[in-house]
Order: sequence, then C-alpha cells, then structure tokens
Amino acid sequence: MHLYRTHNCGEISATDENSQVKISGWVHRKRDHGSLVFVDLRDHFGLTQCVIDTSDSAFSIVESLRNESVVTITGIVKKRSDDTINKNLATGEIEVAIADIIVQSAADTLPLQVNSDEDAGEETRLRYRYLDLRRSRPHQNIVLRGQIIQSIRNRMIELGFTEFQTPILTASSPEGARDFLVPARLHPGKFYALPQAPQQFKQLVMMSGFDKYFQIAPCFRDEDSRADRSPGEFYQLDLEMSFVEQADVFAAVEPVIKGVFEEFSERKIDPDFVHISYADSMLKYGNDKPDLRIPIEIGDVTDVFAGSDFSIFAKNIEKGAVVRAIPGPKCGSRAIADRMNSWAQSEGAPGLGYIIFGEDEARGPVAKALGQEKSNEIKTRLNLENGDAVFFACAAMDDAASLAGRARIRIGTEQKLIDETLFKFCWIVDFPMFEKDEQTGKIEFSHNPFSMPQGGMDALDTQDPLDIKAWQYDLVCNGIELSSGAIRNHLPDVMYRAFDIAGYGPEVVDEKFPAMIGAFKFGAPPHGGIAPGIDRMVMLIAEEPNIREIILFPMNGKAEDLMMSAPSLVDDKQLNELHIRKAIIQPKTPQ
RNA sequence: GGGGGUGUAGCUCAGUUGGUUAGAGCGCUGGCCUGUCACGCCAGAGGCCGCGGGUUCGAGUCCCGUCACUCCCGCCA
Repeated sequence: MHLYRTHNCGEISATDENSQVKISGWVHRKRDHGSLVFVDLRDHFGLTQCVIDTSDSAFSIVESLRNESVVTITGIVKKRSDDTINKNLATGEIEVAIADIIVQSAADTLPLQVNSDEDAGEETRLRYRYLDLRRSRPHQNIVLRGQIIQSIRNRMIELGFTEFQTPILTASSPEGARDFLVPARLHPGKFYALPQAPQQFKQLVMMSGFDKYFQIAPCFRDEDSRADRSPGEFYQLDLEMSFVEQADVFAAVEPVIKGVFEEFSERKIDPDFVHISYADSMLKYGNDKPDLRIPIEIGDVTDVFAGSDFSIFAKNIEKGAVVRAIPGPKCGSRAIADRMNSWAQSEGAPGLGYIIFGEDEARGPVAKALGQEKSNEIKTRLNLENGDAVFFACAAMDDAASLAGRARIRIGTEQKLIDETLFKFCWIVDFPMFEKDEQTGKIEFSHNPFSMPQGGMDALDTQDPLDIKAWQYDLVCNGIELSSGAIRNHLPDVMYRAFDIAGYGPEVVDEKFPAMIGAFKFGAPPHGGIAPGIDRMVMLIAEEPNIREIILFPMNGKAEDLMMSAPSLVDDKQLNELHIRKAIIQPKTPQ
C-alpha cells in the first residue's frame, strides 16, 4: 500500500464499500462525542468524514488532534445509514472507519481559522497566506486563475500565435512608470531594469520575422497600488501581430476574451463590443473606461447656461468653463439632490447644481435663475421625465468631465442601476497621440510613444499635435480598463518626427531606443497588438472586488510581502559587490 | 505626497450621555456525551482597549500627536 494514500479525500464513494483505503490530509474539523469522534479530513480534492470510537487503540490520538494537523488515516470504507447521509458532501454517502492514524505534522493554535468562511484581517491573511489559501474561496480563486491561463494559452495557440519568453533583466527606458532597478555587478554604476511590459521586445519579435507573438508576461512597475492594481508586479496576456490593422487585432482578441469569460463565468456577456471614441467617452461618461451597465449619458449644456441669469455658471463659462449635465433617473427629490451635493463637496468640488423636474415645473435654485424655458430645453435634450433630476458640473473641461463621470457612477451605484449579472465590453478608440502637461505646458506622448499616428507622417507635419489621433485603443469591461494596445509605428522617419514633437532630438531616439530605431531601418513589418491584464480578467470572472484575492502570494498596499518579509535589508558584502552605498534620506525608523 | 475609514481576547466583532470588576461568538485548556456533519452541554484560561501625550475626581469612550492596515486622489507611456 502507498505510504500516504490510495485515494484522495474527494473521490471515495459507495462503490468502495468495505474496501481498505488510506487517505492523507488536514484535520478540517472534529466533532467529539466523548466515546465517538468524527474527523473531517480535507485535501485539495475534497472532504471525507472519518470516525473512531473508544474500542480502538488510536482513539486517544484522534481525540487530541488540533485542527489543521496533517495525518494519514487507514481504515475501512463504510456506507452510511440513510439517516446519516450528508447530501452537501460529495463523499457524503460514506465514511472511513479509522483503523490506524499517523500524525505527519501537528498544528499549533492557528492565527486564522481555515474552516471558517469569515475572512481574517488582511494583515493576518497575508502573513499566513499559506493558511489563508487552504480556505475554500481563496483556494478556488487560485485554481480558477490557473484554469483561465490554460484556456487563454490554448486559445492563442489555436489561433496560430507562438509563445515567447522575453528578458526579465533589461534596460531602463525613459517615460512611463517608475522602473525597478537591478544593479549590474559587472558594470559599476550601471543598472538593469525590470520590464514595465515586454513592449519593445514584442515589437522586435515581429521585426525578427515571427508573425504572431504571445506571452503570459510578468510586468513590473514601481507605482502605488489600488484595489484593482497590485503593487510592483502583474501579468498581461501580451500579444502582437504582423501585417494587421486595428480591426484585425480586435477580431483576434474579441473571441479569446469573450470565450474565456463565457467558459468561466455564469454571468451574461453582452456580445456587442461597441466602439467609442476617446472624445465621446470623455463627454458621455466622464472618463476613458466607462461602465456601460449604467444607463446614464452625460450631456454638454454649456450653451444653455452661457449668458443666462444663473450667474455663477455664466461667469465661469466666460472664463472658459463648460457645463456638463448628468441625468438622475428617478432622483427628483430634495433629499437625493442634497446628498449628491454634499458628496460632490467631499470629492473636492464646490458643489453640484441640480434641477428637479416635478409634475408641472422645474424646481430648485438653478431652475429659478435659469427659467422654465431653458430648464425644459435641458429636459428635452437629455430625454428626462417628470420625477427625474439633472445634476451639473461646471468647471474647466477636464475637471467638469471628471466630476460628471464620478457623479454618473455615484448615481448608478446609489440608485442601484447597475446590472450585476452582466459583463459589458467596449473598445475605446482614437486616443490622442499627444497631450499637454498642464503644469509645464510641454507636449508629451499621451499613451505610447510607439503608436502609429492616424494620418502618419503627413499628420505629424501638418496638424496641431494636440489634434492628432493615434491608432491606440483600450478594451474596457464594466468600468475596468482590461487592456491597452495600438497599431505601432514601424517607420524611422515617423519615430524621429514624433519624438521631435515631444521635445526629444534624434540623438535621444538613437541613444534610448537603439534596437527599435535600428530594426526600423532594416525592413520592419507593419504590426500591432494589445495586452489584456490577466489579473483583472480573473478578478472580474471570480467576482472579487480586490486584486489580491486572485494573486497567489500578494504584497500589501505598501508593496511589502508580509509572508516573506520583503523588501529586506541585505549584507554590506552584497552591497559592496554591487558597488552600492546606501544614502537614506530622512529614514522614518532608524535601522 | 494628500484625504477618508478602521485599530478592543489567538480570530471576527459589540461596548450607551465619560462612571465601579471591558463583553459575545469562534478558537484554546479541562470535564460530560456512541451518529454528528457549523454536534451539544458545563467550567476555565486568555486584554498595555495600536502607541505617546493631554483634558477630567474618573478615558476603551473626549482632544492633540503618532504608527499600522485599508479605500480613494496624485501616480500607473
């Protein structure tokens, strides 16, 4: 007989009746009846009830076991009597009568309860992640993640993509996120960087003559975390294709994403991946990652307020402000309007104007100043009905759009307008190629310096840089940015010119991007791609609100691994080898 | 870097207008119990109320500071 097991804890059934089995696992729970003890033994596969009474010599061992101890049990499979069958358990028709038990590893008193559905605090869960992961939901989430990645891999290979591995130690690149740096022992004073994404590598794969690239790629960015953004590292389904236009990339990616969501989620999936221009999205939804489950569209009503008797807005408009109107379906009550107003103030806005549409008139201070006629014009333009309200954000364009967007989400959430059983995808297209830094006034790449400008060289030469759009797109699902991609530039002249507009001379391009610019000069295929975030996909499918729930060993919000105690101090010897000396500025705690 | 929330037993949490000895469930220790499956019953141990300062006759509770965790803004081409 095998040293540890003949069966796992999820597979013994009534057909095994009277046979001798050996199973190993963790003591999930004990029910001690004095002269009779039940032990639920758990492993990765399931739960099996084992039973022993005082007539057996192993009884005292079983009685003294603490939860989560690891044991090996040998015994005979017994069919349970009809009145003791547990229908909630796959193995509920049988139990194992314990003949022998070996304690493989005894457990101390636990810092968190594995057999409970109740979450412990984050800090405890992360420090003892190996215990947390024994619990059903975290365990299932990680299994799901593995299955999703396998499905993605199969689908990509099916579509003719080849999987590549790109370097983890590479060169730091300007722009973008903060790099993680790795000192180069053999080159004093020089550093490798961990890749923020395999962006240049995947383009170079295309220039190396491979046609379709993909990778489940680790990406490293030294930026602060969020609920949907893990600190430090995350994974992308990175892909790139040669000789394609935007529509070809969409056509390749849509079925993969749709297929994976359909395969692993019970939720409905809207099959229509609508295309929304960046400009439209900013106007109608107030951001570039709209949650289309919220049935509210923002409108511009600057012209209605311009020169009106509502002087606060009218004066701001003269100074260049715009007014965005956010419909509030069935929000026509003073209480809701006041609540929205104080919410806006808590968000740092001066307030949120509103009009309430009653049975026969438009009410509220704004309506009073604006007059019934103009109020009704807004009502008509935004398709509002009696009992609805409309809220106003008046500010400089970007600020007004942002506040209106947040108000739209607030209304959608508060009024329970979001269908939680639905996934709604959309493509955001036509991103601007450049944008102006508000502080410095400098023109910068708005997304990715390697994107192809719409109109190519001609656009760069003839258009206002801020008017130029790029073949740049995002895939958004339920208000979460899943993916970013672009048709890339493959022409050296366009690269030099684009960087020139952003204030970088040709020498900068040659020095910082020698591989790219070099490859462009030796025959580069037109190409494009995209990189959906694996973690966010799993998060959506697992219906978890926090990205840590679907990461095996996540770091906390301050980018610390509490389980491994990373980051940590290192020996001076290590530092010396790396030609590194610490120069800590104002240490918070003396070390 | 900035703002909000939280911090009480090993874990999850309650704790009134400031008032005597800070509670519950789970877990832990001991006892009873032969058909439970979140077993039940009895008893017990376990607390720098995050930390420091202040107000007060008296602080878990009020004030100031600080630390930790968390959410958000900034940041994330």
